[in-house]
Amino acid sequence: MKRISIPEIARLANVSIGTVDRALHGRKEISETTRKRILRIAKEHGYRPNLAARALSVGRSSIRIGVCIPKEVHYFYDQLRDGLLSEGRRFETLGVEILYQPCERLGVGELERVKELLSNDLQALVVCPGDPECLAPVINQAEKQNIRVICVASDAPKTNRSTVICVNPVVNGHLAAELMSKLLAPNSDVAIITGMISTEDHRKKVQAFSQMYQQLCPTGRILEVVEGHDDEDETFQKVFALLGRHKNLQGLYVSTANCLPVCHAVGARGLHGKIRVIATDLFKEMVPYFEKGTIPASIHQRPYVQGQVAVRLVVDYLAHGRPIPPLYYLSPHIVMRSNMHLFREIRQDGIPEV
Amino acid sequence: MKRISIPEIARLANVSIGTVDRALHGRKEISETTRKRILRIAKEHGYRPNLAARALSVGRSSIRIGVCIPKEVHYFYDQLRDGLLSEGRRFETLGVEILYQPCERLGVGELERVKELLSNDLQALVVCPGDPECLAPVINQAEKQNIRVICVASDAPKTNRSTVICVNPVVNGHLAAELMSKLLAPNSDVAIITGMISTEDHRKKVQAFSQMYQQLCPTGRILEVVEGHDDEDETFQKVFALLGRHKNLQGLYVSTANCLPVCHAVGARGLHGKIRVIATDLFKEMVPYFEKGTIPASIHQRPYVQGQVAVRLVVDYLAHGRPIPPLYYLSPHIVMRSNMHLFREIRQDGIPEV
DNA sequence: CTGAAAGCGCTAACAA
DNA sequence: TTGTTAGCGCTTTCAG
Repeated sequence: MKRISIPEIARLANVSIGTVDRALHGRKEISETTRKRILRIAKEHGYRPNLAARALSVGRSSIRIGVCIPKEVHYFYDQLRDGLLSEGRRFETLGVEILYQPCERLGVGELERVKELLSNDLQALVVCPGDPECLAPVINQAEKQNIRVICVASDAPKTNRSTVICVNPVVNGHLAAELMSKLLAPNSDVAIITGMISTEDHRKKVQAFSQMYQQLCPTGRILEVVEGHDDEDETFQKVFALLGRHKNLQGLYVSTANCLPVCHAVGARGLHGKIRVIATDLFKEMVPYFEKGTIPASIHQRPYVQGQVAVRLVVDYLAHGRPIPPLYYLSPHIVMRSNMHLFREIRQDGIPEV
Repeated sequence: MKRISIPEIARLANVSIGTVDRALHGRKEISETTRKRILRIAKEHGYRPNLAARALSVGRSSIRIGVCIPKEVHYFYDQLRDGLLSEGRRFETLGVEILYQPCERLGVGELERVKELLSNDLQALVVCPGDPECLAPVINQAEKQNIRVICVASDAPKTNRSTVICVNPVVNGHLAAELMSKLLAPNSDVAIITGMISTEDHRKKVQAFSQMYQQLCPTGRILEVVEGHDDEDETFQKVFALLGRHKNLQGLYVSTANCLPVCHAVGARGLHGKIRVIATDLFKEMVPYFEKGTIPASIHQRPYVQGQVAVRLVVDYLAHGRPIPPLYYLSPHIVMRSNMHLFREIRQDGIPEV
């Protein structure tokens, strides 16, 4: 079942390739009847454009992917960016071009950036919505214009976005609870440090963790849920106080990438090796805490791979007509002392990512 | 820094594109002097062929990748195959074609298959050496003919193969030990079940595990190392006997995918929930043991991704001139109850792999 | 509204 | 030994 080409369709329809092109691209200079006929033939024969030929003809970049993700909180979004750009480069001879237009921080200035991007005649938009409500109309508008919108790391629910790529927060919470229950004594008391309960992602992690921890350690308790708002000072203060209040606390689940102030507070109380921190994500500054045993494990959401997946979904869709799954949950990595060097965030062996 | 093309090189060298083509492809019908000159110019300008154009011109398949891996129903090799084939398909419009020529079992008939493959004018060969010694001459020969040889999952040391893709057995062993030490009481006695100590990969895992376990649990002991030769019956018998000999055994590290008979033996002794098994890799039949708690964790070597990586290394090399790293260690996944559903081996949600 | 033709970078067949 | 040309599938421009 060889692929059918434009010249062949032209032959079958008794028209010229120019006309086929017009039909296929919904251009106006063509009669409705011939368009219908041509489209029918194309569909019947499962026509898929040859992207190599298109790229060649059009001279670079026929698949423009706009990217708006935050510039800040380096250890996550940096990786996400790298994944997007490097995977984009891999398909550049197929005409893939990444238009990278970051916003300053999550949600800050994203609307403007996204609007700018959309003026570039995109095929797809990859976005990390910080303020989904305010972005919703633009997203819906984009989808209506046949621009596939891919949310990554955070979602814009109740919009028409084509998909969201993320780690299921429920899995995240469950996994943290499972690890905690296995690393601590059966009746240990723990606490949760999160960003903001009002954030859906954070709330779900907290719920999932709580539920699973209760189930696995019915005799242990979850003493508190602390909101650190991803602020280092605030988190340090609150955790420091927390550790003062509960003398027999055994474990902390930090559901955001904000584990550093938590570890500092643990250290300030002289509790290294006594309190176990299950962290989230991965960056260089965590290494000493892995080594000290303060962080026995971290749940890594693999931003680099999230970026890769985003462009692959787009390319698969455009190049092979593969439908975009409405949801893409990827499996988080469990990072421990023995395997942390293998992650690009920590790695020093010079082996490049693929 | 736009890419230079053949017509441009021709212009610069004052020759026709045909001549440039001859020079670039080392064809014979050209004088040494012009060839030198043209190659110099090409190199100076960093010429890289446009694979899209080549694929278009040559009509499919200008990157032929031969694949010889075992067919054996092994839950490992079908995943590896899927990764190779699906990633190959992703680049088909760039002219990638996978020639899949499996051998019956690891090492059985591989020489014949590989020789067959090599008669197809390949650009690269992906192989899972079962008998590296016997394969060595062919591998060296292939590399000499400018065919990149990629070993995957198992290595052919002391050959000129371009690279090997695998999980570092040392990391594997360390990780298993780290998990074991955290999941068991501090002074627990454990045993190791492996395939054959004479296999380099198995030996290294055993050594790494032992060393790390001693270090992390100085008061615990490694009672025995059992060779199961990847035979279900033999393994069951030996483990059953082992469990009879040592009444206070707490944990088993199974360093191959052969954990099923081990779990059966544990069950036969009525020790579910009492003995912890750290397994290797992942397949459906393991699910109940995750659920029962017999297997608290498995170290998944991600064969699917290994296959993906193999073709990406080749494509990156051929399409972008990116050197092939001499070694590609990928990070194993730690599978537990909470995240096992996310792996394609277990998955039932229909979300396709990317 | 439709057709014809050129050209993207490359390979391959044919001429000189 | 070298040059010329056609053509891969597609887009685009210019004629009808």
